[in-house]
Amino acid sequence: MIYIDYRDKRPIYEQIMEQIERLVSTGGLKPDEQLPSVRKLAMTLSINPNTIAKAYTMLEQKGILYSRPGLGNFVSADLEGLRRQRCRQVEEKAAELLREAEEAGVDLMALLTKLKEEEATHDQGGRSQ
Amino acid sequence: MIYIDYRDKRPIYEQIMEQIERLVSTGGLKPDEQLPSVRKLAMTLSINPNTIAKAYTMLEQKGILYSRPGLGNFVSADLEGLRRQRCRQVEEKAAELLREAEEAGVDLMALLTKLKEEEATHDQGGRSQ
Amino acid sequence: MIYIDYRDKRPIYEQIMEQIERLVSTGGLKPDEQLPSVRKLAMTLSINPNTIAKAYTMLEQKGILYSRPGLGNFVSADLEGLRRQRCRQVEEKAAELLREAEEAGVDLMALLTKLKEEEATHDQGGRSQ
Amino acid sequence: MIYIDYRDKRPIYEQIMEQIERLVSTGGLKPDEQLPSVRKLAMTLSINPNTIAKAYTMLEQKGILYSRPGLGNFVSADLEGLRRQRCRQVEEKAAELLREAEEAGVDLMALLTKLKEEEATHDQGGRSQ
DNA sequence: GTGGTCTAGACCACA
DNA sequence: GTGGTCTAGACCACA
Repeated sequence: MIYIDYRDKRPIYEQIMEQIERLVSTGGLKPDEQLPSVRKLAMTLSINPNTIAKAYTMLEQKGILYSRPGLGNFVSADLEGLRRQRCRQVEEKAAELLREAEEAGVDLMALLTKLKEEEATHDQGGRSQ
Repeated sequence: MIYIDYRDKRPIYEQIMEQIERLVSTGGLKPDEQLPSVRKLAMTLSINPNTIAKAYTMLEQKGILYSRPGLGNFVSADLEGLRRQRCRQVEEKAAELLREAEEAGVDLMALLTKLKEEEATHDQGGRSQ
Repeated sequence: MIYIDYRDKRPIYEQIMEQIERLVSTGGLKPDEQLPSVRKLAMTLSINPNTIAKAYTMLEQKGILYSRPGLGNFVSADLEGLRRQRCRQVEEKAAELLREAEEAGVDLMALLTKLKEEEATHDQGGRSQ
Repeated sequence: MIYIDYRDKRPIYEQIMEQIERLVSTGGLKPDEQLPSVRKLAMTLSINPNTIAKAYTMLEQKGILYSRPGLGNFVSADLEGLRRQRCRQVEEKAAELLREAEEAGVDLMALLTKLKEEEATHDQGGRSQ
């Protein structure tokens, strides 16, 4: 359910955060659903429990999880903030990319159209993934 | 010519690299033009010379600068590599953004069209910046 | 009669303590009245009996309950201690709040007057809740 | 400048956070002012550097500090959020206290007036603190 | 068993 | 020197 890529330059706790955020915002994890315990997930991923605890704590600070000591960690009920946050992120990245594309002399719209077509072709061809 | 933003999350050497790359790719720095010496630029920006040295070394590795020991650092004559690299980067970022936009339920093409229009409107008003 | 809010940051045993104290001080539970047994209340609330036991023990230490081994837990007859304790708590909190309000540059008396008025207005409209 | 009270039930990192927040919101620490380094403060307070790092990281998440790896930790420039946050906190605590005072049968306004008078008397008598 | 805190200590990137 | 990450391991409150 959660994977660590040791070749990834980002810290482990950030990779975990990102994957949980994705699961929550795509509905893979429902509100009030319980997450694997700190110790259990640490065992599964063969990493130190402190690292999991850090990821969970940061997600709690972001309002995505809430923790009940003695009970476990749970998905937060209000996901509106998360959704709005993600949209804003996409907007910011899009604006930045637009600027970079212009500087590099790339027609971004044409590029994206091409990427979308490729994607459609792949989906048509193979059922995989 | 080069500015450092201490509030920026990215390391200083990366900010310097980015600005030099931009100057080179926009023609602000011509092929074979000499860059300020490590010490001089360090003095100007009031930062550690190691930081400038690191930026220059990394730019050399990327083929954007070349160094003549005892003489200084110069803009590379062949900028083809740089251009190709930038295009590849834009492509990668575009693919990633496309994925994220889908997950966030954002219509990326519409968003970009809107951003482009806004930009056009602003340009009409004031030439500068 | 007693509710648990799993979103509440405070431990469950504390929530239970607070509600029983409130019931006692408002007369919802009379002196010498018997409380539900540890097991029964644990069943009703679907929580660990240890948690109920802890709440009852702490309330006994505060002089609010007394336990007759083999018979059950009962509301203490002498509620003077409880009243004095609550008054002291309010005084302490008031002193602390006064300090904080000054630091934050808030006029506490004005704020409280406003809150009281709002409350009065609400009470006028609807009797309930 | 910063003290730890080992009799305090709250964790050390929280005590440190609270004191820095206070210093920032009262102007004892100015925007962009540098804080003592993680290691130095840890030495001064005779605690583990990780604990200081935790306090600083949490304050960064709250937007009160920003950290530049290799340079240090600095007070954030925009303190508006902090101020609004503190006001809201005072309001919430005041509403809660008002409720508790009513339940305990205490006249909160009278109590506060008394506390303020005492305070004024003390200030008049001794210059201290 | 569950999360939270803290220490000791290592290693890394950055300045 | 500066902060960031991670491990190993201890101890605590809570359920």
